[in-house]
Amino acid sequence: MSSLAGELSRIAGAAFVAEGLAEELGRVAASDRPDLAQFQCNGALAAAKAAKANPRAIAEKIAARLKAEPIFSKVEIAGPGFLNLDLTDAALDARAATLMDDKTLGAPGTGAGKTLVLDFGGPNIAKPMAVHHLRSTIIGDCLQRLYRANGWNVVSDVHLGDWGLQMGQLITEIESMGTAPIYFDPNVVGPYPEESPVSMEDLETIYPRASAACKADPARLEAARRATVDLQAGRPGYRALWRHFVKVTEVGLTREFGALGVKFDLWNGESSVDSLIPSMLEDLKARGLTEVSEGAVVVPVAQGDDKKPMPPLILVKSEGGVLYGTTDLATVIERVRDYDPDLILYVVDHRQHGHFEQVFRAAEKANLRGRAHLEHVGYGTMNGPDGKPFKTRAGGAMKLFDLIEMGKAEAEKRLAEQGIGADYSIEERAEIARKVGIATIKFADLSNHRTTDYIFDLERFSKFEGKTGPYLQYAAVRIQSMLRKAREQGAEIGAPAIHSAEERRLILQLLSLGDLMASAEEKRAPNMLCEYAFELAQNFSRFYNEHHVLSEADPALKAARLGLCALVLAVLTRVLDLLGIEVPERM
RNA sequence: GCACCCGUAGCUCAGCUGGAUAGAGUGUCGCCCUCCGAAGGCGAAGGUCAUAGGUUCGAAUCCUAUCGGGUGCGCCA
Repeated sequence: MSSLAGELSRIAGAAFVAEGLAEELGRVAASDRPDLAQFQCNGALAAAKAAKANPRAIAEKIAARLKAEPIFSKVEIAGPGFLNLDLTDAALDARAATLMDDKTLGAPGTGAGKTLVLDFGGPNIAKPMAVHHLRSTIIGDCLQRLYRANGWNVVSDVHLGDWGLQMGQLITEIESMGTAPIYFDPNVVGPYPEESPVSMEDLETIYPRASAACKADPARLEAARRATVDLQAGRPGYRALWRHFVKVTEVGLTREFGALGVKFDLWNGESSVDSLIPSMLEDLKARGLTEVSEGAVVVPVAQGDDKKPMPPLILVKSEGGVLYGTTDLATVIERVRDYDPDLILYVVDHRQHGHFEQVFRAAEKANLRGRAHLEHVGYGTMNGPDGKPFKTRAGGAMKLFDLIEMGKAEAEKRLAEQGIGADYSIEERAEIARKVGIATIKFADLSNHRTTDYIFDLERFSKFEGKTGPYLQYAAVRIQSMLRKAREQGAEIGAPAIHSAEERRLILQLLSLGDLMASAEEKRAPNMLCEYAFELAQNFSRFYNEHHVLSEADPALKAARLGLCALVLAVLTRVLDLLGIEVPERM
């Protein structure tokens, strides 16, 4: 760890070791009480507890050693044995200057040499993306950006839902429509038409109808199950039709992911592992890991110490079809084979926790996961103002695309209210509205802790005041504007130097970015990035309110302040980028 | 029924590998623009951290029970 807190932890750790205590006790973190100190170390309390000794006595010994270190301007013992630490301004200035030259802005490098497979998005074929995909997409994309910034080799996979019962439902519905008989004629094995018999718009109406029909009529459901088995078994007409579904859907998905600025390395899906499934089943059976239960092939995953019933993972249904548990397990094999990852994260709705527990247990039991740690990164639901899952006014599921349009429209409204860009071109105004609208939605989503449900309130999220995406964009734009003016003046931009409490506070926060990125990674917690960005903007506003930069007469002081502004802008822009939020040139 | 998650300021939410006076946004009420974008800054008010016990020098954080809300529990994803 090359961060400032890491450096201090090493110094304090050495002091603990010199006293015959554990190095980990020297962990130094930003102080909970900034009014008392910049940093704190609580190791003496923990040490005293373990040794049943007097915490203050231990703290005294550690403090005596720390006082010999030139980096500290203050070493104090407070309360029962807290060590309060301040650094000299010279030490902070030196590190700020280093940070300015560091393209990574202090990124922790936690992922050096490590590979992450990140499974998120998970849209379904023939269905438009609904808002619950929004969370997976936005959270997953943020993690993708964060892990990359931290040095991980990241392989992201959209993992389409393209192989399950819905496919059979669509196929049977289209068969009953009678509009594309060639795909159902058993005497035809191809070639089939290049042109899809259905458009995305068609599918959007066909799927709900098919789904409802299967719900209402057991015979229809049975037919859909059979069609699914036939599709998975390779029936040519079904495969051809299915390929049209996939192709047509991907066009729409590309549009929506593009609008959100989200990219995937792999456009794989459940179907991608189709060819791996027979050998996997054979292997598991040969090793005695499967059994037949009620006509289905399953892997028992219950353990003796389970506190709840743990059903087996079903690999093959009684009528012969496979489920997403089957494809998920095969996908583990594929990912281990192709990437040998250290970590596989699944960014999926927390309601599927039980499913992943089954899959992970099966992967463990069958020794399929290589060295990868498998983890379900769950998230809560996005709710409407009534606290129930977000719906349209008509009561249907809200589509992601419509939500994005709403965000953009709201941004346009707000921008017009503020009289922003009245003299800009229509194109630039639209571009600003796009960036602001996306920022509104993303920041609102990411700033909530991912595991809890949250209430989507566009009115509140789109405000330019308070903890919102647009506010942060504005803060960045304002600094850009100032630096532009400085350039026009030909002013010099130097290294930051502390001359005031506001500057000190700002520099301390800038120097903590690396630790923040490491914590956010460890907890898979985008909301920590949001919190940091907002605090940075606030700290900057305080500084900005107290110190005039462009009119500063002392050239050295002016250069240092401009340098600080430039560094704040760089860090703020970086954090927003990690959140997937773009900053307009002006607004 | 069993299991998991959650109950923190009027509202929306952080904080939860135990640590000092529980934070932020919003809303309410005061101040602060002849100056870099006030979309801002400063300050005040607002809390028995659901309730009751327990562990601990120390609990919003860990344990137990209760109440309230959400979710899941074999051939959907």
